[in-house]
Parts: sequence; structure tokens; C-alpha cells
Amino acid sequence: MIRMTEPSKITSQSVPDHQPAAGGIAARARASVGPKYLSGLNPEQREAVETLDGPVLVLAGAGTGKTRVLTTRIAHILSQGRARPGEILSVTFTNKAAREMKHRLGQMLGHAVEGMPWLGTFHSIGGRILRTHAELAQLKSNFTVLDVDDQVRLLKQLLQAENIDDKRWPARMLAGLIDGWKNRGLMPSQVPSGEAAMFANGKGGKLYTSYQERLKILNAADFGDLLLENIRIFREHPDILRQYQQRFKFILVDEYQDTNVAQYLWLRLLSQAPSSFTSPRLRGEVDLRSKSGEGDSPQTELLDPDPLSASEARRDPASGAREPKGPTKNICCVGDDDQSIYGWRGAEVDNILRFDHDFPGAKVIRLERNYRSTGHILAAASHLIAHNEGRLGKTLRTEDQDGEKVTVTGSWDSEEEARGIGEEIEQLQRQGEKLNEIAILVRASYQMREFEDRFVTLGLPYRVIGGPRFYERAEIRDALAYLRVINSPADDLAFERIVNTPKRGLGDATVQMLHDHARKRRIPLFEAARAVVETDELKPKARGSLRDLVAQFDRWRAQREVTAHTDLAQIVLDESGYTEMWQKDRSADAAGRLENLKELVRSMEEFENLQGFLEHIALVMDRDGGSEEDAVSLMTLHSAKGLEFDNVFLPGWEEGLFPSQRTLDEQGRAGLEEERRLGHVGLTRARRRAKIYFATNRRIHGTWSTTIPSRFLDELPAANVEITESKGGSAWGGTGGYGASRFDDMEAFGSSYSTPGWQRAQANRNRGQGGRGGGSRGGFEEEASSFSSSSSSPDFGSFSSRRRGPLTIEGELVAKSTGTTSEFSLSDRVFHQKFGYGHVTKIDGNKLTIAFDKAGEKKVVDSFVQRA
DNA sequence: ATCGGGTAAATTTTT
DNA sequence: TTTACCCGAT
Repeated sequence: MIRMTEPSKITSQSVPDHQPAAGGIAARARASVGPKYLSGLNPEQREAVETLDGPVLVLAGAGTGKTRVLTTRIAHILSQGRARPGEILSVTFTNKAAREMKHRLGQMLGHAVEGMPWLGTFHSIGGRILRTHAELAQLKSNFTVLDVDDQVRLLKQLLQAENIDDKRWPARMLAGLIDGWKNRGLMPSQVPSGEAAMFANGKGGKLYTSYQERLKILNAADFGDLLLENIRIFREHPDILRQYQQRFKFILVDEYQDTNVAQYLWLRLLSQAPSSFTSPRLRGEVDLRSKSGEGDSPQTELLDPDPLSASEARRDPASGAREPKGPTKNICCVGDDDQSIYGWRGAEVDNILRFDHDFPGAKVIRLERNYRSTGHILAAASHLIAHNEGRLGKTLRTEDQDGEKVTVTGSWDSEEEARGIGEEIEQLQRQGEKLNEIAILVRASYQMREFEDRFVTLGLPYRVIGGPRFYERAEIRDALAYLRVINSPADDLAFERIVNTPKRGLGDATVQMLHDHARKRRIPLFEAARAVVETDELKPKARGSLRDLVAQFDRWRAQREVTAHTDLAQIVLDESGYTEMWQKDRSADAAGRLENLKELVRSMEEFENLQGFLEHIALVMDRDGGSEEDAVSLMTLHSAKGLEFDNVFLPGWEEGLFPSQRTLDEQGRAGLEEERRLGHVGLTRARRRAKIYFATNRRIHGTWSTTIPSRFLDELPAANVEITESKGGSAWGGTGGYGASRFDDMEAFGSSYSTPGWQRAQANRNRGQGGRGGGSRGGFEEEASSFSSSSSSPDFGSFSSRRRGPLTIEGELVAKSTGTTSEFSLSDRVFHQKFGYGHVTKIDGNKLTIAFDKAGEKKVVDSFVQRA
């Protein structure tokens, strides 16, 4: 493994201290040297943009202008006339990233960007290629892309057919295995026999095979297939591969550290210059291109004579195939090994670590100037990540001021942690910080609940980022299933999904008999249904509703010819009773689901027709655009990648949670390093303030357990970190004379105060100041003092106690003024945005206790509910 | 066929 | 503590 730990030299020439607000003297000076889109780039960025020939790896640390480099590079290629828009392959992982790039390109180039047909995600581009050559994968070009849910359902059926107990061998597990194989580029025949045998006493490989067969029959592909089938086609049809190799003069890859083996292989194949290996005639074309200045860089002559064999053998041991060898084209991969956090999902950090072996002669450019975070934050993040061994090594630096130190705060338990953070946020808000600039980043999503509860109580607006994506939501998949059945009567999975949604009295028994029928006669379920309603095999009731359903679909299909696809969708949703089903639903999210359905119909307008819509929907739809309201963001560390905030809160830095015990158990040292990278990602999200927390007691799955501060805390540099007191603790902890009344109030109000953890905290509080036990707390304080002497600086302490009292009181007053007049009375029927319908069981000023129909009893501030 | 209760299991999740 | 799934009762 290559190690490149020497920091690259940065000359001491002056650079703008902020990312080009375009207009510094230096910027203007450079502007005269090249096209104006190049002005404002620092020397490394500029090199990354201008090094067009041969393989380039841009190691772009957090906040160093990665996207800027990528988009400017495209602009540069175009403006130099090196390629037309359609000759640049530019891949990202997320639709969001692809959109962002399109947007920024548009700004840079004017409106000429619509013609970047090959800028997209791996999957959407793979899907597009696969549709073009679908028949070579035994598919039709209108094949369906299955989501995970469909995938699992299909596998369940296969397990049943094989008489395998799907309790002992869950379909989900098999789906995971198959997905893993596909991520590694393995077709059924290539799966190492040991692994294939792992599942269901040796039936794993066979199941993979029959799963693939089933997919073809259903005219469907899963996400993995979108790339894997590309690879297969490229290997089996060199002429087709050559066609793409010739088309793509330049390849750009975003977030290269997250690529898996399949994506790597796909890129490998595409990135090779069309070579004489397959066709002598091409020789000429290559030479021609060289002459016109579009050939490969001179470095290619120094190539490892057999660049592929080593990596191929390593990555793809089961494959006897060797890719044709040829010179590497102009591929530019941008990434950051220190932000590789998707190893558990198949990403191979090795891809980036071995880049210059895989792409010999590669030029490696490091972007180390960070334009995001202040000094202390950057130093803390850098020191933390420096504990990793498997990295290429970068040293992030900033010319910004040091700013505030990173704080580390201990609390007694996770509730105190949530309270403390809640108060700090209110304080920041008082100081004029926008809630939009505040984020809480957690390791595991179950940590979010406590914050949500707290914020609901405080009436603090928040928004959860992540969670199920738009098209993964049940209502969206249901709606899509209806449309899929209309579009393709052979789509059994879609038919099965909606045959009894809404309830039509067509249960398992009916579906089972349809299956039998379909299998016997080798026809799709839908056709089986059509046949079965003509017989009297079904009970009259089921027969009737099934006949109606078939008739409805026939009608919709007929309407399809004469109705716009958006209208058709609306008609289907209404006539099927699907809309009505949610209208009648009383749960909290019913309204949101109806809204989502509207959004779905609206989004169809962007497509020509139903077919086009269905082809792209699975790949292009993502989470709905966040609302514009000012709110705190709550998300996992994973979903924070790529985002940035002025203020970042990082709770739960405890052994077992972060780093996650499970990752440690399963992945060992590699897992630890990935967790550490996660910490690095978290810290580098912060522009001005990063605040870390740990609790001594945490409730995990309902039971309390004592935890030890995370080892990562010890790895933070003393000089950049400050240890502070938990304010959540001292607020009720009796310092400052005000605590007692506040405490009483809280106790009366919050049910959480009777938990064992709190009781322990209370007992402990009597022993030490502010809830602190006498120092026997996981040994953190001893270690803490070794890296900072500024434990709870007097300044901060007096500041906070001086400010806290009045502030909180003001908060009370504000809250009371809105509700003391008791808008509500006992047993009123109310609706809450998050918890749905319920009735009031208790009133305490503006605070209501409400028994929700679905969410149980909760306490909320009255301004958050409305009369139902 | 559907509802309700009881029980096991429980990160992270770009497509 | 919650949630998803299975089984038994209606």
C-alpha cells in the first residue's frame, strides 16, 4: 500500500484568505494570466483544473473547494475545445451532487449546460447505458428498477419455493449478500464458493442465480445490476465498450473514496483508450487524436506493463477475465480518503489509496487549504484523523483566525445532554445565530428521539434530515406500483404490492392462488387474475373485487392513450380508492402522505410520458426539498457529509456508541478507522463552533447503561479543546438561586424526570456540585486535565450564569403569554404536526398533556397543536 | 380477511 | 423503549 505522508509544499506566496470572493488583488493579478473562470483558484486548485491529460487524483480535504474544482475543470475542458459536452462523462454518487454540479456549471457557462447528457450518478448513467443495450442482458429497454423492498419480496418468494425457513435465513440477509456480491462486481458464477455456501446450507449461490433469472422474467433490474450488467456487456462486447471509450474523452469522478469494486471496474473499462487490442483500425484514430492534442499524456509511456493484472487479481479473484490493456485516458477522480465512511456499504477505501497503482502515471494533487472552518476546529479535526494509519495523508490548513476552541462537555445522562444542548441552542439564538446554521450530528438515528422530544417541549423548530427518501415512502411506492402495472402488466411485484392496497378483501389466500395459476400457465399475475375471475375458484366477494380491479386497469390502460400522464396518475389514485384510504387515515403523517402524492403527480410533469417517468423515477427522485423555515437540523453523521454549518453539536461521544461497538466487532481496526473518519467528517462540518458531548449514562433500547467517554476525545489536541460544564445540568442543578423553582416546574411537567437515570443523577447531585460525582466517572476527568487546563473557565461560567437566568425567565414569559388564557380545555380534540390526533388530558399553563391516538401520551406546548 | 396482542430484535443507508 | 412481525381469535 502506498503511503504518501509528506505534506505537499505550499509556497509562501500570498493567497486570498477566503475562497474567492472574486476581487482580491491576487485574484485580479491571476485573472490576467488565464480565462476568467480560473481566477480566484488557488495554485493547487488551478493545477487540478488545468492538468487535463492522463489520470489525475485530486485529494480534496474537507472544505477545500472540491466541487469548484470539478465544475471549473469541466468548464475548462469545454472552453479549451478539448471536448464537447456529450463527450464528458462526469459521475457523482447522489442526485443532489449531480444537480449541484449542473447548477454551478450553468452559472459558470451560461445556459449551455443542458447538453451535459453524461453528468449524473453512477446508477443513472449505468441505467441509461443498460437501457440502450437491454437485450444483451435479456431485458427490454423499459425494464423496471427494483427498490430494496421489491428485492426482498422477490427473494422471499424464492426462499419459499426452495422450502427454506426464512426465519433462520431471512430474505433481507440474502439481499444484503447479493448486494455485497454485486458491489464487488461478482456475477453468480464468480462468487467464491465459500461465500456462496454460507447462506442456507450452501444454497446461497443457487439462490443468487435463480434471483437473477427471476429478474429477467420480470423484466427488472436492481440497483446493483445497473452497473454489473454494464460491466458484463462491456466485457462480452468489446465493440460496444469501444464505442463508449471513444465517446468519453474525459471522465470525472466525484467522491472517489466511496466507489465500490463494481464502480471501479466500470470506470476502469471506460477509462481506457480504445486500443489496438481489439481493433487495429482504431490505432489510427488514437494517433489522430494524439496529433490534434487530445491524446494521452506522455506519462503513459512509463506505464506499468501490466497495470490491470495485479488489481484485477486482488479485487476479482473469481474472474478469469482480463480487461484489454491499453493506455489510460483522461480520468480525474476527486475524493478524500479521510471522508470515506461508507465502507460498510461496499465502498473500497483501497480504490483511492491505490489510485496511482491502478492508474499508473497518475498525477496526485492535494487540496489542503480549507476555506470553511476556523483554526481550532481544523486543528482538532486534523489531529483526530492523524491517528489513522491507512491514509494518504493531508494536512488541512486555514488562514482564518483560530476562533473558538472545540468544546467537550460531559453530562450525567443523555437527557441532560439533550437539555444542555437545547439551552445552548437557545442561547445561540439569543446571540442572533440562525437556527439554519445549527446542526446536531448523531452517530445513530435512535439518538435523535431525545432531541426531538426536547425540542418539541421547548417549542424549538427543528428538521430531521435523512430518513426514508421520497421514493422509498410507502405511499410513493404504492402509487408507483399502480403506474407500473398500467405500464407493464408483467410487473408481478408491483401488482402484488397493490392488489390489496387499499383493502379489497384480496388477502394472502387469493394472492397465493393467483401465484399458482400464474406459475402453472407461465403467465404474469395480472393475466392470471384475468383468467381466474372467469372461473369460480374464488369466493364471490373476492372474485367480484378482483374482477373490478382487472377492469379498472384495463380502463386505465385505455385512457393512457388519450389522457396526459399526470392526469392519468391522478385518476388512478382517486378511482382506486388510494387517495381516499389516506384521507380516512387518522395518523399524523396521513396529511403529509397526501401531500407527497400530490408532489409525485406534480413531478411527473417533468417527463414526457408515463414510460419516461417510470424509467427515471427510481433513480432520480430523492428526498423532498427542505422547507425554508429557520430550524435546527438534526441528522446522522453520515448524512451530514457534504454539508456545513456555523455551529455543530456532536453528542454521544462514548465508547460503544461512537465508535460504534458493532463496527469495532465486525470490522476491527478498519472499522475503528472508519469511525474516526466519521468523527473527522463531523468536526469539519463546522465553520465556527464545534461542540462535543458525552454522557455517563445512556438509555439504549430502553435500558440504562453506564458508558465510558469515547477514545476519540483523548485523541483531540489539548491546545484546541476546552472542557466545559454541562449547562443542562446546572440549569436545574441549583446554582444561581433560580434553579429550584425551575426545577420544580420541570419536575411537575416532564415525565422524564422520574426515570432511573434521572434519579441517579439527582442522588448524585447531592454529593457534588452541578450533578458531578466526586470524580469516579470513567476516568475522563483525569485524562481531560492532561489535554486542557481550562476546565470550565471562570469567564464562561459567570457569563452563562449571568445570562441564563434572565433568558430562561424570558423564555417562560414568552411561552406563558401565548397560552395562559387556555385556548384548550380538557378532552379537546387536537391535531399535532408530528404526533397526529389526540385529546387533551391535562392542562398546565400553556403546556398540554395529550393522549395521542397513535403516538401515546406526550407533553407539548399548546402553540404546536390545533383544534381538530 | 382482518385485527389485536404477544414477542424478539435493535447502526450508519448516496442508488 | 419502540417497532416489526407472527399467530391466534373474531
